[in-house]
Amino acid sequence: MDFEARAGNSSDVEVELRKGPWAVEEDLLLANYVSLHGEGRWDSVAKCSGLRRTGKSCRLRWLNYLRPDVRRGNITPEEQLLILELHSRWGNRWSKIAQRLPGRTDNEIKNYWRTRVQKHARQLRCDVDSKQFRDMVRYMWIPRLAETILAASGGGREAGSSAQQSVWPAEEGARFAIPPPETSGNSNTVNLSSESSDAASASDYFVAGGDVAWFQDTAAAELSEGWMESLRSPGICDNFWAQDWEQSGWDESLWNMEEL
DNA sequence: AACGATATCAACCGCCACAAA
DNA sequence: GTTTGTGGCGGTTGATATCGT
Repeated sequence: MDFEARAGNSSDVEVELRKGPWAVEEDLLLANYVSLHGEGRWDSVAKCSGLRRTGKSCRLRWLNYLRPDVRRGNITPEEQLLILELHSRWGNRWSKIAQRLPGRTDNEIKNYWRTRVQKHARQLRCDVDSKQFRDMVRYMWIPRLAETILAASGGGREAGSSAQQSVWPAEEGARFAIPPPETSGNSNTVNLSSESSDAASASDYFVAGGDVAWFQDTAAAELSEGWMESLRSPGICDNFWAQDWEQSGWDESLWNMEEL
């Protein structure tokens, strides 16, 4: 455990500040203190609780780990979908994004983005902030995730069937293909209107499944606003698919995202 | 089994905004 | 109007775990 000398004024006894991982006793101290006095005033928490930590450190530990409603474990496909969509709208506004994912912390979402999403950008040899990558996320990754969610919930049609397996409303207009989860060589077509039309809520694509309560409650409301609207922008999909992905080598790596 | 490479995640750092003095 | 303290945010780092050879 590292310690750091704390500069105090003449009335303060110089205190050594702890740094690094939190010990169980520290967690208990902090949790007890917050349960008694509530959140906020983190500098007071640090000083009055007996913890030799900074207020910032106490706040961070509470928000990211000790808070009762913090949600742990893998990011679900539904959450991934929401993160991708919200990031495409807001950029690196992690705390804002985290507010829309109950129990998830900005730190967790930021880590997810840096480790998983940016990894793919690197694999594709493009900048994560580039339009090319953003379009890939919006028009390939997000639909694939939606497809995965649909399939997992049992709402998807039989894989490999001749029928269109669509997570989008079948409308006339722009058309693009989503390769199936297994590399069977089939393409599942998706139709999108290139004209603005009556927007179906994103929840429409998931309600058939069953285990979608969370999505309907939280994510769908978000997605129905920006996601669907942008997809309906005239010509936007056409431009994306007009690019020569095959020649750029993208198509090869795009569908190797097994973790999707 | 050992070692290096890579992924993951908790925690820290610096900057900024805001409020109080 | 200026200074100072505090909290919040995003970027970065370092320790540990996991994977591949």
